[in-house]
Amino acid sequence: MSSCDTCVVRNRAICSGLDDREIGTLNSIGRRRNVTAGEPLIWEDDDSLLVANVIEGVLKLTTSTEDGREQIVGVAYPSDFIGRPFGQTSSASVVALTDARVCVFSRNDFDRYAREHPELEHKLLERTLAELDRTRSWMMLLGRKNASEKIATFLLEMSDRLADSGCTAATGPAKRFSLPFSRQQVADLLGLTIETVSRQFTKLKNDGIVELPSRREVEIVDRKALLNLAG
Amino acid sequence: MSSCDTCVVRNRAICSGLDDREIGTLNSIGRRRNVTAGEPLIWEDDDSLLVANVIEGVLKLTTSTEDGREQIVGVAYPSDFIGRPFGQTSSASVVALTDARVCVFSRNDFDRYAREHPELEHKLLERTLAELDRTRSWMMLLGRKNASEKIATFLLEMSDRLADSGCTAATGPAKRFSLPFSRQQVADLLGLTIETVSRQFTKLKNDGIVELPSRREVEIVDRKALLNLAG
DNA sequence: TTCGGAATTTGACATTGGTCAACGCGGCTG
DNA sequence: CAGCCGCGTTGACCAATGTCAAATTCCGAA
Repeated sequence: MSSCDTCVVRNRAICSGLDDREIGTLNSIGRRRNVTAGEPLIWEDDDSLLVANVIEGVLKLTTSTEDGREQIVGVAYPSDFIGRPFGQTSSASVVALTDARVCVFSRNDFDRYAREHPELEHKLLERTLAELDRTRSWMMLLGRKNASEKIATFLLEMSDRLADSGCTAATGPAKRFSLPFSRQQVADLLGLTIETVSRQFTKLKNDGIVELPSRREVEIVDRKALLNLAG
Repeated sequence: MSSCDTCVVRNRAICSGLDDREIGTLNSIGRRRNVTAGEPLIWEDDDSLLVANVIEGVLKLTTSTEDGREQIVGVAYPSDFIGRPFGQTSSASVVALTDARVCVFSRNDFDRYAREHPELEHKLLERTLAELDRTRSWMMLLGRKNASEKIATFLLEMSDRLADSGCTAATGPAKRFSLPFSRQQVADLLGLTIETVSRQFTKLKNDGIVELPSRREVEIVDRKALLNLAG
């Protein structure tokens, strides 16, 4: 029996749709790995040596300039695929934001396996196309939205993304949630400074649009107002 | 005999690698179409009805806010694939920047054909992964670079991209080229205003880093300086 | 419970890039 | 050839956001 049998993302990750024998083979080339919050899994510009499925936790994908500016270019949630198959180098670093569990494969093994399993490649293609859509809409945010629109959009996206990561079905967007990001990380995601992020959070709180019970907790009080601000 | 036989991107587009019979079938579901500069091919948020290969010309992918701000989220060159297969709506508009020729397919036909041809899906996957890499590095530009870094990065990218679109092999980056963008479009690509773009161009000219013989022509005089500015 | 350090917030000020308005250039048309 | 129109450039000014520094809060460890 493979560990895939009890995998919580078995029906959502790219391995869904594989039959028992295929899963067995895939299981034999992959292994579970725990990553603690803050620990890197993949380095930017390194040889692309491994790829992975996220089982549990949240990870950030980042690119950096030589002088240390950082931009978060993606966020991976459970069932997401990370890493760069079919390529020599990764264009982004991957670092765990929370303690996480992933199912890792050597890139070579994965590439070979994928080429032999069109159904898996198809799942990966659908996922990559969806990620490209999301990334493009984030470009709109980075290039054309102001600070308050960025923050509002961010909070709404968090409320959506963090809602269905649990097991409960279609609960809709979360009203209250715990951010997997520090203020600095929010800044790196939105292309702002930490001070601007902080000021915008304070403003939303003062305007009665959100509650901020603690540094990481957010409660959306007036969702409609947020939608307005998001533009 | 299919029109694919004489297609100039036959060996670079996702249809490369298909055998004669397969190309024949693909040819039977696609058709050539000319698009004149400024003409739209796909509308944002519309049902995703068609996908295409670019044969000749340059097209922009854009998203817009309700109040008319626009962000260019991608640029398609010959042999690139455009449109959103396996999805209900397109997340971006596609508009020709120059007169262009494309090979269009109905999305349904294409989806069906692709599902039956893993080799084609694989090519599409590789292309999508590469596009995602490029898009992510553009996020770095939008979120963390200042105006002069943006312009320098843009000119260098143009110099690379426009170099090998011709037939000559590996000529390296172009020293002189004709921009397929108006100043406004450069602004929409870089997340700036037209005035800022104009001022930065003027500055590069005054500093002797580029020559601007006409509105669309650029000659890179001091590539090293541009590389420095790009950061 | 207290302490210490990191994260966050706040304030004062500087700077970048945006806004608005006028001007200029170049190409097209009559 | 003259006039017009769209695109691009330039200038003056302004607002949003970044920078730097200090104060405050939070949270975990002793």
